[in-house]
Amino acid sequence: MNTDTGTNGSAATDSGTVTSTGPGTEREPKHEALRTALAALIDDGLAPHEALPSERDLMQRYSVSRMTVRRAVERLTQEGRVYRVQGAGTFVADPATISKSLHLTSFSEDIRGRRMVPDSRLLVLERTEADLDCARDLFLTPGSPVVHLERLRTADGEPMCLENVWLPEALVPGLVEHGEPQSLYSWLEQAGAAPETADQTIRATVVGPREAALLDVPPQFPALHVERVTRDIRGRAVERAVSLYRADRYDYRLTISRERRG
Amino acid sequence: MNTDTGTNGSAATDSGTVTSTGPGTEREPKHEALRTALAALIDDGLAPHEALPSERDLMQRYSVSRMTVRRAVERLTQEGRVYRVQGAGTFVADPATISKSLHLTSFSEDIRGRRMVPDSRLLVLERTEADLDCARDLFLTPGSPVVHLERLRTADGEPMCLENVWLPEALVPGLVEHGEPQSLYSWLEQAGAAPETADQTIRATVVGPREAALLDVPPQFPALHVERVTRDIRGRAVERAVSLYRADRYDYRLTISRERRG
DNA sequence: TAGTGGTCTAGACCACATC
DNA sequence: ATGTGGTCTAGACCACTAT
Repeated sequence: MNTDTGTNGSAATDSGTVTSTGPGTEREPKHEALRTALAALIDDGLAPHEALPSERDLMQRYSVSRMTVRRAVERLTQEGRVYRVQGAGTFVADPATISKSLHLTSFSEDIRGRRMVPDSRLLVLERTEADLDCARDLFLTPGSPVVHLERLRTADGEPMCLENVWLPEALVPGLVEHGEPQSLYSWLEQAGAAPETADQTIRATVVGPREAALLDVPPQFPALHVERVTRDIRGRAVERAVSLYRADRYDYRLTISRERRG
Repeated sequence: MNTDTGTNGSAATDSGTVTSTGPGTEREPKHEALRTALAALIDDGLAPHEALPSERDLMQRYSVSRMTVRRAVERLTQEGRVYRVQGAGTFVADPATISKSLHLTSFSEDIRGRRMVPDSRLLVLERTEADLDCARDLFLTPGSPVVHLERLRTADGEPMCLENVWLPEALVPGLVEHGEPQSLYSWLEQAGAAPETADQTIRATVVGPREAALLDVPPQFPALHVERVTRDIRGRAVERAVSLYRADRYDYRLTISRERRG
């Protein structure tokens, strides 16, 4: 539920052979190219629960080793697009059941995924001192300088969520002077602290008078209270966010799985 | 605040070699045994951000191939116990950041993980006909026979959650006559429909009069409304559940990650 | 019995980080 | 320059499912 992310696009190839790196092309691992090819193969012609070609078939068709095939199929399995049954084969998952597992997405991505138009209004952008909660979550000493943003997030122009974010100032120097950034995540990436995981705690609550006014609901209106601590790959806490979502406009959807044995 | 882990002991071995299968022992894949050994190695003597032995080291120490090492380390990465940096090494993740990603757990497991004692009171156990919501989620035609349970779930004796569950009767014949089962998931497993994934939708709401009385809270008290559709490996919907959690006693915790390319 | 996915080996070259 | 993880190959045997 935060700002945007850049992504790569670049799909490729339904030709008979997976090209790992073309000249001038960005190097794409073969297993990744194969995954794309298989995904296309599924979309184009395979019905749910229909079998994919066997792994040994795929080796020959795409001129790759078994391990490369398995990595590609493994990815599709993790994405929930296919399922494997030992001794029987690999089969197309029912589209109704496909839902990629949890990924870290920004508020904008989330809202666009619901076919609405995201926007936000900056209410607060300041340099301040970490309070106890903030210090605990960000592993700072209380009183350390942090950057604080408060934003009213909207979808199709309607208030959806009131969001408060705190970042260690050391990570984003100059942010306050710069003004509201296009994307907080980009700032963090450029600081060498790309967001990698987030721990979230979700509660039900009712809004107070100030929140009610901002979110345009009556006092005591129910809301989802989401607390998030975001970390980079090294486990450093890079962001703390507390968001309040209108219960009538927002629900939280996720897919969970039994433990995978790979 | 978490640290529950729980389970599998059998650390096995500080000997130089990982034993994949002993005679009479259940066959355990080498990569799994190695994962356990590495986890123990980390717990015993490595500080956060300290480097693990290189993959080639581990090959020799444990007399396994590189791929086996990589599968073991891969698992630890997915569990958030270590992180890899290309060209530099594999490092121990900060314990504060370790949090198992989402797994499908039962209410009982969940509550025990919070160090409370779960219990439940059966309010309804009946054979009935699928209504529209139920038919949609379970892919049945409206009016199909389903088994319906309503249970008041408690933690340390205090009401925590009011849960309604519907299952296709064809999957659990005899359940109504049998009485409240020890574990619904076991019933489903024995029916060849082991739960594999679940889609959940979480909303904030306030309780109505009946729910308020059962949960022992005032009317209009906030609550988490969780709707779940559970599926087996083939994508068949095997269970629909709607739960209402007291907001003061329950929060929903999860860890999400950026997309992995591993 | 034949075919499938699950596991494992012993190599190899590449891209990247560190010194 | 050395060592690390990332990718890839070409085999092999096992466990399981179908028939």
